Amino acid sequence: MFRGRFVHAIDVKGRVSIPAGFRMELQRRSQLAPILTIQPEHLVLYAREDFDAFAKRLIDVDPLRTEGRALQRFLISNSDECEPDAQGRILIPPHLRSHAQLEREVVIAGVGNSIEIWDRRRFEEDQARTLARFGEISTEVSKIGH
Amino acid sequence: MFRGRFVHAIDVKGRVSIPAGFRMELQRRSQLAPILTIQPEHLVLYAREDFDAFAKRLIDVDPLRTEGRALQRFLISNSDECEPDAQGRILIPPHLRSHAQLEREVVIAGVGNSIEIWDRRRFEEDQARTLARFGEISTEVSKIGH
DNA sequence: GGGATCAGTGGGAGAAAGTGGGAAAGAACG
DNA sequence: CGTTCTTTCCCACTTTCTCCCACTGATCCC
Repeated sequence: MFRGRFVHAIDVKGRVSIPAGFRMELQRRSQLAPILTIQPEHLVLYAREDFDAFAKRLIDVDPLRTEGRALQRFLISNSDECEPDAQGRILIPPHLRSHAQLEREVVIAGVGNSIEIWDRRRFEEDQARTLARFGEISTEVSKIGH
Repeated sequence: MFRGRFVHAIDVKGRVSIPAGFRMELQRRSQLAPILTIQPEHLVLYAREDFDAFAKRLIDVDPLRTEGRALQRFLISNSDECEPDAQGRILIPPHLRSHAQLEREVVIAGVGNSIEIWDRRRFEEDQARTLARFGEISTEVSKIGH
């Protein structure tokens, strides 16, 4: 399980160090390269099997259905294998980098089965928003869970 | 599986480089030449067997139903074999090129079992549209899966 | 407290991928 | 049958990317 939160720098080549602990957990979960994918405001890193479980339903969508196809295109074309290099860094493709507005300081957050990658400013804004609506959100979530 | 997204240039002769990774995956999937076909706004490149599987569904449609015939005619007659040359480029036939409005910058997007080829501007418009409806579409699709 | 090890960051050299142009082969036309 | 236009194949250049090495700071251990 991924837990905790780190602030790292992204360099001019678009590389970010993945915290050593996360790297080990990724490797434990899958031999294959992790998958970096997209969300509306940030990026998400999955171990291969975890991503496949998530993506499988998506692939099975009928290609003749336009909406499903659009979602496939969005999620799959905006994802990439990213094996950490010898220094433990992954390379963020330019289009993903600009989408998530990663400038210099990047937050790497362990969120259970996945690792989220945020621009620092955006992350803090999100935290503040969540905090403000905490009560509201958590009652909402408790309904779903039970 | 094809994934990720690239921006390449189309030259005056109508040639586009297929990313090296995609080329390898195409070859892995089939010895035969890939098939380039058409969609309302873009082009799609399939490994031979994948195209056949896709086309079979269309052919099996009752030939007396006019809509089915029209779809068959549109998709199958507007398709072509295109073997990459020694440099890894495919040649886009003029009518397909103009249909997809491929000018200079072309997006090549891996979408699971197929590769999509878009004019850059159009692709980005599509992405923006999908992003705007992201929540809506993804709940819709999650229903399909279950 | 000092040395050693590990994590994160930066930069440079070699290799690979993408791009453009030209020559040879083939087809169409007069 | 020859000429011209088109298409295909091949060569060469440039740029990008990937891999490798080196540095800094922090932590752990002796």
